[in-house]
Amino acid sequence: MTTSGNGDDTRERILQAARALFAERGYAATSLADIASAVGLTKTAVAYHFHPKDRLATELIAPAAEDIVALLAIGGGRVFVTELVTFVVRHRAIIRLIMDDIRHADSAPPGSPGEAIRAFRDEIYNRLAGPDPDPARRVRTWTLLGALQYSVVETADLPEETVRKSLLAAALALWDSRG
Amino acid sequence: MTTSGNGDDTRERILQAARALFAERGYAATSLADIASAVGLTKTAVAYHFHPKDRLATELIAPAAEDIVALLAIGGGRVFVTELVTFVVRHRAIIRLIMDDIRHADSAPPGSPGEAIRAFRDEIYNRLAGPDPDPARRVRTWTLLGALQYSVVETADLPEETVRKSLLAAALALWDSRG
DNA sequence: GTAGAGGCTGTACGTTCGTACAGGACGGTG
DNA sequence: CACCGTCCTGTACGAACGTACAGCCTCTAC
Repeated sequence: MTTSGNGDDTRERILQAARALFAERGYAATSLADIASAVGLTKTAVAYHFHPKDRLATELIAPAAEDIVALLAIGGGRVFVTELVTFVVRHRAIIRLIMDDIRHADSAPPGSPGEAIRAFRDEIYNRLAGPDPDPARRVRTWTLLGALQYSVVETADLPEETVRKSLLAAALALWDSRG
Repeated sequence: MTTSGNGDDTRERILQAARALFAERGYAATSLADIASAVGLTKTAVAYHFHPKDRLATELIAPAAEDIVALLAIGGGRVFVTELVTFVVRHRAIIRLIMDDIRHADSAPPGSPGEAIRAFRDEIYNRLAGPDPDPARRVRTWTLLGALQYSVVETADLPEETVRKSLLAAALALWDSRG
């Protein structure tokens, strides 16, 4: 065994494996042992690099941060939907982390990264729903959000641009037809 | 304590609590202890009535069975989408069980109810996607399925008919605009 | 009144999870 | 060579899960 790279290399391999597994099974359903065996290590080795487990999700989500603030700089409306589609497709490998897993994970203490993610998610919803949404608008908003998440998660094997185009058309059709 | 009803009564109360909790947190994230404390019993009491845990999900899904076969009797197309919306809204409390939880649960042995649910789910997908779907069609199909599931799960507090109308409009807009 | 089934509790077991800790192999620096 | 920080392993712990089992209470049937 050449033990080729140093620690930074295995750190990166762990992140890569975790990203794939989290996208496929979700955060809670993926154990440290699963990630470890995917990289050829023990679970304690994974825990050594990422401690606690949350840190894995945190570091995976971090690169999307600047795209998030850029996205929130857009007020709303059709342009917002378009950019939201781009964002979701670009970060599709971690979209499940953002949309589903974090909020269900052992309820985040205030100030934690999980709290920020939840705030982001709520903000996205508010931008789409608008102020004081009536029941119809609420349904339509969740329809759009569900469409975005589900479609990127289930088509991870397709080229990014292919998914983006189809999804954009669908999202705009949904947006333009809302009551 | 009058110990009012007999066993059938508590059985029903357990089912009701489980349905609510499964809809809210999902199957895997809901423990027998959670259900038990919601009904005011111990987890062994719940296990006594429903054994193993799968049986809870099985009995909750069972009432939807005839609606499922009725739904699959429809060939496809716009009518199928309409009836699918009705089905999803009517059984929204257990739609998460059908769409998400069952397939992830400890991989079902052949012949088990979980296997049937997966087959149903796949069949729905095939009806919507059609034979040999291209990438665009695949994306559009998951978009529709995601829209259906997400919107009913997140609007459980709204009247059934309200959700149905809004969701139907959205689903048809999605369907009619597919490539 | 006595036997027995049904309903439920308490306890315990095995597994899996994330985590903690001690120790060993390795490589660079004094 | 000796030292030390980095990287990783082995082992172990507590918690939570579904499950198994023995016992008790209550109501019904005979």
